[in-house]
Amino acid sequence: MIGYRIKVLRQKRRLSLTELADRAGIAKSYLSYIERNLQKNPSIQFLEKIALVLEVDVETLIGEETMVKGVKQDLEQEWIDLARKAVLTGITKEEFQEFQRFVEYTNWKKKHKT
Amino acid sequence: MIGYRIKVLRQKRRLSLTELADRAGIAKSYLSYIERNLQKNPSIQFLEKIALVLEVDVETLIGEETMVKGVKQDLEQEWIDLARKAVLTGITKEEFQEFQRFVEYTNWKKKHKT
DNA sequence: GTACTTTGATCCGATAACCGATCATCGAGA
DNA sequence: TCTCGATGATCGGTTATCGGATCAAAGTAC
Repeated sequence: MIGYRIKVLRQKRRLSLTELADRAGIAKSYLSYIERNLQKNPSIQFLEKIALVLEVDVETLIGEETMVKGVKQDLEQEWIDLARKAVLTGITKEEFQEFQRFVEYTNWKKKHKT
Repeated sequence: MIGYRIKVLRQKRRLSLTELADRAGIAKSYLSYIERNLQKNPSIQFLEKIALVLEVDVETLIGEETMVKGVKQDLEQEWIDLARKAVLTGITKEEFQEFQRFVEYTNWKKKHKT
């Protein structure tokens, strides 16, 4: 639930509800209702304000659980963070794909060890 | 702008505005206003309904351009796809992190070649 | 040709989103 | 001890969201 995610992130950042609301330029009363999931349909602009202060993207707040044709499309946030970090480090897509092929090969090898 | 993105994706899927609205269970009048950016603050649930029909995640609709302390936080969709593929292939985070350290080491080596 | 259907745009209103003010409680400082 | 400020929760009101109805134009079938 979106409210819970906001609350956890806020606490992770050591922000009070009041502080987050002030910084985001939103009403703390509404934020309180959202965090407790008493209100569940905030607007995109409201969420963007919060995301900005919490230094995450909106997707993180709403949860990556979009279903596409019954197939779960969520990608664990940790993987996204890893990819992001990789980009900042300077890894190219080619290097990554090379690595992926290597792992596939390794797995294949494991499988055919007998 | 969010409305433009929705429109483009909808046309890509060969859906009429009416059809998308019907499938998403939303009012086509509001969708029309949104697509033309006459209204710019839809709710998260409204967007999730659209995203589901268009088979994208909400982030795609709103644009991955969240700025975090002046640093662009968008992550190229291709990288996300690579990460996703990696997960399906069975790569563990530990393996990936190992690889990352290796690349960092390689880059460091390159740098200190002289 | 006419009749019907579909499209996206326009209009108006109900209601939930979101606000500011207030409240009860707690903690810190004098 | 008392006072003040901060916290998160509660309350009532404004207004923008989002809905349904309608419209004008285009397309299709007979």
